[in-house]
Amino acid sequence: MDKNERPVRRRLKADDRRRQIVETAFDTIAEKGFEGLRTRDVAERVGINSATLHHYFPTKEALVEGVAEHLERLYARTRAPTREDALGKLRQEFADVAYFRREHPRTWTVSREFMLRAPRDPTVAAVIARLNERWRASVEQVLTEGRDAGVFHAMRDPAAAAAAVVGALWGSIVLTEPDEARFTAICEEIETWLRTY
Amino acid sequence: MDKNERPVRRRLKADDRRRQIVETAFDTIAEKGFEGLRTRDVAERVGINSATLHHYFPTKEALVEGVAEHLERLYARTRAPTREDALGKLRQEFADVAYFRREHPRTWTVSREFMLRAPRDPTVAAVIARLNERWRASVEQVLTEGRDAGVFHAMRDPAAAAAAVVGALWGSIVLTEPDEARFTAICEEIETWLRTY
Amino acid sequence: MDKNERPVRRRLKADDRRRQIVETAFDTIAEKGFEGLRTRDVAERVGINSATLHHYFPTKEALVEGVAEHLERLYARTRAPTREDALGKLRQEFADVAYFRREHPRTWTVSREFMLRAPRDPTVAAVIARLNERWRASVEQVLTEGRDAGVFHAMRDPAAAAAAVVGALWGSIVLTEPDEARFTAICEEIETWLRTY
Amino acid sequence: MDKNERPVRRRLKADDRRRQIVETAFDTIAEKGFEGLRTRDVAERVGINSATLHHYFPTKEALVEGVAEHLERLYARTRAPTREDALGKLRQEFADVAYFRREHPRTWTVSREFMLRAPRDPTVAAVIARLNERWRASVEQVLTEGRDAGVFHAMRDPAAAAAAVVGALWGSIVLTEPDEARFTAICEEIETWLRTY
DNA sequence: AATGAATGAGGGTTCATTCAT
DNA sequence: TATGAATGAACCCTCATTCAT
Repeated sequence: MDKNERPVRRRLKADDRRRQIVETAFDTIAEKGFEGLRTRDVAERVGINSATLHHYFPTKEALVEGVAEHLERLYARTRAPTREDALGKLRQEFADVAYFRREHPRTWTVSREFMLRAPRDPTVAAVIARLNERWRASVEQVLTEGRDAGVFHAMRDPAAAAAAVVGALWGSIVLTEPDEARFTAICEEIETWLRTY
Repeated sequence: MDKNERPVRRRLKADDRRRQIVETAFDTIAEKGFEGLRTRDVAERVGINSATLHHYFPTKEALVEGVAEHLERLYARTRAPTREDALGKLRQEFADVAYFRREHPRTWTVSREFMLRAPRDPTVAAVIARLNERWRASVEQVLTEGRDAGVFHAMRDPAAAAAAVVGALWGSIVLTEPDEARFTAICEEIETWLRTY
Repeated sequence: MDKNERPVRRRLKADDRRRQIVETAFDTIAEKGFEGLRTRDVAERVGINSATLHHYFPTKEALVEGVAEHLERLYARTRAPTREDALGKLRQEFADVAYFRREHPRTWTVSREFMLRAPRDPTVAAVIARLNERWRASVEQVLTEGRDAGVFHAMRDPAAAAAAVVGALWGSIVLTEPDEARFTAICEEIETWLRTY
Repeated sequence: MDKNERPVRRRLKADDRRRQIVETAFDTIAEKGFEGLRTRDVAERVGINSATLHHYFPTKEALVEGVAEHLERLYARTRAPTREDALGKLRQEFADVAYFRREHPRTWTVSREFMLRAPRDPTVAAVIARLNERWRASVEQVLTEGRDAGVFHAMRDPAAAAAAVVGALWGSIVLTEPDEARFTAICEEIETWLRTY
């Protein structure tokens, strides 16, 4: 009978459980921010006791670290090598950002939350710095390739130029939360600035 | 008469106290971030009881609102009209940012906190949106003026271009926390993109 | 009407409240030992919110310190100077212990609890050491006085002798929890050992 | 046959494991006191899962009981009968205590913890009472033997006298944690009190 | 205007213990 | 026999807020 049914304790393998917890924490941060992250809430959403959460992540900090690694993994999808020229690759960058912005808005939100926390959490700071540097370096490579091929203007300092491009993409999204059309317009302006005609 | 003056004096005193509280909260946010803002701490630093603080700001949210207004006021210094051309004005924009970053680091830090927190707090969001829009509009005006004068390239969408410029400044700073030299380099790249030679 | 009566918040002066909390903590330790000391329990017994307790004692450790001071005060009742001779004074010591054992059993219990905790709590260790040394010194003085007057045997090391006497009193009480008659018998044996006849 | 031997072997192994757990718990109490005893710590030090520990000792209380029995066993070494006279036997008692204090400090510390904890734990209380009574009785026998032989003074109540001696040893050690020299001095004072010259 | 006392609603963490495997 | 997963019940402490004075 219903009343006699004991609650079924689902026992997951450790890795699955860890992933499940991390993803739930990720979602919680996306929804309520870092300030709104409560271990109890996460446990409840997962459907486990909060002590069980501590079985997997001994401290809240460890959980945040787990989320940081998860975030890094989300961005680390290896991109298939393209035969495109530099302009094509630049557009691919823009398209990727647009895709993320549209399909994975929580990833942006969590990234922003991590940035807010970074100054006071070395682990988070390291992850953010790594993510950004990886992105910037890839843009820099596209820029120099395009410059060498003559499709992009010469630039004094490719590293700075790449930082400006990356900053423009990230900053405009976070600052103005633009819709698709506006974001496309911004990307087109940037392209115009870079290209030789 | 004495009796009529008193309330005025009192009112002024109260305003002073309010300002004092707001500035202390401002400093606290600069030092410990939003997460580290405690009404008790602020009260203690001001040298008053925390209940007294609540007498002036009934809720923490009201206090944050006060800080937001304070931040807006800090940026609202009317800029003396310049005889410079568009390029000069653009450089002035860059110089202003550099100046703030260098001379008013607390203002800078608090801005960063507010910007990243905006999505979770309508009041903050309003202030940040206002600041950003004002800035973007002013950049847009410079861009169009420069374009009309032939010192800047034509652009498809001046609004988007300005958003890209403002985003690049904000974004690159928040993402990479660059030093003075690097920030200058980034500004120079942007200038290069815009100018006709 | 009853239902409309708001719970009357008794507001005590700070010192009274502190004393009240300390005494309640003292009783709790006497009843349940150190391991059984819970700030919530103490608060509840006092009739205040546990946060209020933390208003007075920011940490549990501070509360224990308060109890330690209280214990020290309990023992520190100034004894009226006596015209008795050394034997009379020794008997007074015994009588005092007997009185305490009978009338203030909780004081013994708490003392024992503090002794158990002393190795792992410097503050407590200091209090216990102070109490014991004060007691031992007072016994030593009685012994030397009696020796000089010829009512007590000579002793090689008065300090050690006093330590033995104090130890015997304390140890026998704690070890065997004797009834009044047995404790009296023990005291009489000690007296016999010391006296010349 | 093989099949008949096996259970015996298993049984021995289980006993070994029990002993290993008990000894580890014993050490833990010696190092961190009763308050610092955690079943998980013990299990970890043994190198087993804490659930396995509970397989051998279903509750923490059972484990403490095991440690208590272990402690009793440690003291239960049959002492070789001596040809010494009463004074020699008394000195042997003192020497035994000094020996334990010096050579088996952990046993000493654990005894202390058990003694002070006894009032809160019936099992512990029983062990301590047994140990103490055995000791007291043996001292009593020495005292009466010495009295009958004329080396010790007469005493009103040999039981009380023995309790005073045992209490003095225990009490002085627990109260003042004396060094070797001081402890020797205390023993000498007691001897002086008892002896006829 | 100002304050000390008081509080409710958690928040992260701990720990002995249970259970399915 | 042995274990990793899971838990309930606390525990100490925090903090914005309220209230009587």
